[in-house]
Amino acid sequence: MSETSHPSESAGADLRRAAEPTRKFERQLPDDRRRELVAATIRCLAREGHDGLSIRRIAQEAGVSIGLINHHFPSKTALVAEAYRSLAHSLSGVFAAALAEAPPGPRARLSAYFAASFSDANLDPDILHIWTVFWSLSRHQPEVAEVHHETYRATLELLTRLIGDLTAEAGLADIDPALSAIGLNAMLDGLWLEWCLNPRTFSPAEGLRLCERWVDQMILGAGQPLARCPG
Amino acid sequence: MSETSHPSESAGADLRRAAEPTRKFERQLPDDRRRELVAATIRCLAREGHDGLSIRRIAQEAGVSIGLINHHFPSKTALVAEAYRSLAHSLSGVFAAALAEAPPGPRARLSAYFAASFSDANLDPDILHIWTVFWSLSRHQPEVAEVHHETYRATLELLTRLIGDLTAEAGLADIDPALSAIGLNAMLDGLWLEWCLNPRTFSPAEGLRLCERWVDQMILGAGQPLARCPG
DNA sequence: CAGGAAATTGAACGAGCGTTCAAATATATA
DNA sequence: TATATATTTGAACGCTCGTTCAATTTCCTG
Repeated sequence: MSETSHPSESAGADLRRAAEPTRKFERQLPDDRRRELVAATIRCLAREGHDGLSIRRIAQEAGVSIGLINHHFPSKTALVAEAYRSLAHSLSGVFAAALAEAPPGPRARLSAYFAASFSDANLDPDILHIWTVFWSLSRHQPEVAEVHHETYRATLELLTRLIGDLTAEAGLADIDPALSAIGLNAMLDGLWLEWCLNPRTFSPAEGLRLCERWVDQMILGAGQPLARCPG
Repeated sequence: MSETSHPSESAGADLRRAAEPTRKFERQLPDDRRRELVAATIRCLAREGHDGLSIRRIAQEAGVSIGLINHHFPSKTALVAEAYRSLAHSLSGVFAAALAEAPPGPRARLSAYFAASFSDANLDPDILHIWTVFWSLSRHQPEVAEVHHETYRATLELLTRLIGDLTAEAGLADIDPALSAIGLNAMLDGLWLEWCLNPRTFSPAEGLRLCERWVDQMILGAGQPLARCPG
């Protein structure tokens, strides 16, 4: 709000008087303003990490004054939790869209999930950067931790359903879909984490291959004691 | 250094004069003092996360004055990087010790590695807490990122060797130990991460089982196209 | 025991932090 | 057009931050 303010794009209606004082600010519906502030929070987090998580920088990023944030959010923590929720929701949308366009059949749907995992929308160091800040906050801020638990549970439920469909189709009764989902999700998270921390260690294609192989071997190995396989 | 100072434990030598002024501080060799400051940094990080990463709190935790840290470290960043290195080294010691006591044979050594991964020394939310702070810093502090890369590379080399030994012993030529190590390490990291963020989702024993199964199925599935296996 | 090197102290500085709140402003409504 | 209401502003408060540096203190050396 300092020198390069751009308070409104609707300049046309103001031309009726040349000397008319420009509007100092524009009122918005609380819901819209809240969304704007959350988006600005995520941008600041992506750009500056923990250092960006400051009322002053977020206000500047959103083009509003310092005091406005505490008018719409009771505290900084509440704003952060809302930003966490928002980012998690937006990312889950990426996966939902990928699954919606996937060919039928549980195996193909899993592949679509993997492809979304290793897409540019997900493999973004900025996003890991944001996530690590949320994680580090979740330790002492129950409101933030709660968001993580919701998010993780939803992801596990989705993966459990995908694996359950696959094992049901293949008639594999001795696989526990819930536990397998935990393992598969762990590998996805770990690959995502390490790739974001150092993209040169392996390629997205290699990560994808590891996940596909994980599923194939889960099917292959089911119900077969080690000794029974020929070789 | 405020009220409850405990500058020295060698009180015996001071008894020769009752009114002798107590020593205000104790000089130490730079290396010892540096180690002390690094240890205090890790304790602060474990207790308070990002908030604990402050010169003042670390100085208080170490029982020294504010100015001493910048006498031994050129900047806060350098201290943090050194703490990262120290913690990584200490954790790698846990794994080295586990492998040193492992029964012979590559498969048993992998199991020993897993056991160390899911031991109390490693499954500690405090440690994840510290790690997330390091990760979030590594984005904009090359000195910290460099430590991560060293650490990750060393871990991968160890796992690659373990898997290489296993596949060599089993005569499995079509497994790439380096890529497999990346996948296995990712699952280990992911399980560790999620357990620390929410220990109620799965038990360490279940995590262990997932890793053991991962290796068994890697062996089982090697060299065998899906269709060739009976069933 | 005296002298000097260096480890240690702690006040000070300028900056940024989250939050508060009275005043200013925009907009819907009468 | 006038009024009421709620959004928005921005100064102010009390605090913590990392770093600097002159002064103090310890302890080794001669």
